[in-house]
Amino acid sequence: DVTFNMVILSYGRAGMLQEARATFDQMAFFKCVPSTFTYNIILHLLFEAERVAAARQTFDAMVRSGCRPNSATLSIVTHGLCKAGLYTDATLFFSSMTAEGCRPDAIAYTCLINNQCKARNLIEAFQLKEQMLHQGFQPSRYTYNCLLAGLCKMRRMSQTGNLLLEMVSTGDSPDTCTYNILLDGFCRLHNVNAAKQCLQAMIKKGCLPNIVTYNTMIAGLCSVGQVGSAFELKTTMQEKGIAPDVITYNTFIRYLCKKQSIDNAWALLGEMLDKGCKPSMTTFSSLIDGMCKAGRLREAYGLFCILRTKGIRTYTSVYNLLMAELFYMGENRKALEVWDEMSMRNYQPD
RNA sequence: CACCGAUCUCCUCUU
Repeated sequence: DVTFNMVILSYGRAGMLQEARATFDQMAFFKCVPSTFTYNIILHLLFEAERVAAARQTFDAMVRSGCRPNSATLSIVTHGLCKAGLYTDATLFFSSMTAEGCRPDAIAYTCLINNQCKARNLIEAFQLKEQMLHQGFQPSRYTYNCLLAGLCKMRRMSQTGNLLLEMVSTGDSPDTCTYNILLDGFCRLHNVNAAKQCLQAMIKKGCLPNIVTYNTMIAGLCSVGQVGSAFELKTTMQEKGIAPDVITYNTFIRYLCKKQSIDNAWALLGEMLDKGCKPSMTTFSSLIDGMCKAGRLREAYGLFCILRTKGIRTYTSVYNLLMAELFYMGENRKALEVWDEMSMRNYQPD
């Protein structure tokens, strides 16, 4: 049975969900009974693949088969529902499970705290931290990072100081992730100077900036119009051996398109392709949107044609915008091509 | 002290 678990887990890690499921289904033929661990792996894979309905069915099957969910199950499902934005469901699941005697551990508590932070229920999140302490579980660095991120997203930077002190008093020092959260908080307040100080502080404390650090700073710099400094930072990260990723490029491309600097954005698309960085739906969405709004409809339509040929899709709103612009300019034939593409992809025109 | 789970950045979703 352990062998099956390891095979299923390996398939999962390799992104081979089909094979993982097939292996799971094969267990019965070998008279192997899936254990709680087996179900946990499958549940995790289904949630990762955003197959929430299938995950729920699997959980029901798990309970029906008499397999007792453990604290990891609690974490996986709470986290999976949270990631799907089903915050209320996650909370309800957690309370119903604990009511049925499933004991949460530190990680499960942290998953629920993260859920409440994402749902903007900071009061509950902080209460849960006290509750987990009361149950004998010390909040971890993860726990504190979740709470800090919650405060930062709500632009309540002033309250991060006390929490940081509390975190340090438990023996956990801030890590790169902690600093990234704070950096992002300052950037969201457009306080680039504080963000820069935070960056200096993290380096001084021996925390190495990673790709997220740079991406956060670049977004912050762009948001206050310091695109020159942002490009300097891109050079710096490359010098340190950190290659810009799709998020770095998307940040620049989106900003440049918003400023109707289409040629520069287009050049960056070229650069990312050259470097083997795969563009995402966001990349093309920013470009087509920017082209339409800059009155460069021919190019927007041209990019649409390229995507159609390559079978690459982007967001519904982009097709709608492009179609509306084409109709507005009397390009009815081209507009109908967009319509056809949307219909083929089962997108809803508005 | 076997095999499973949690936190940060573009976009998405919210606003």
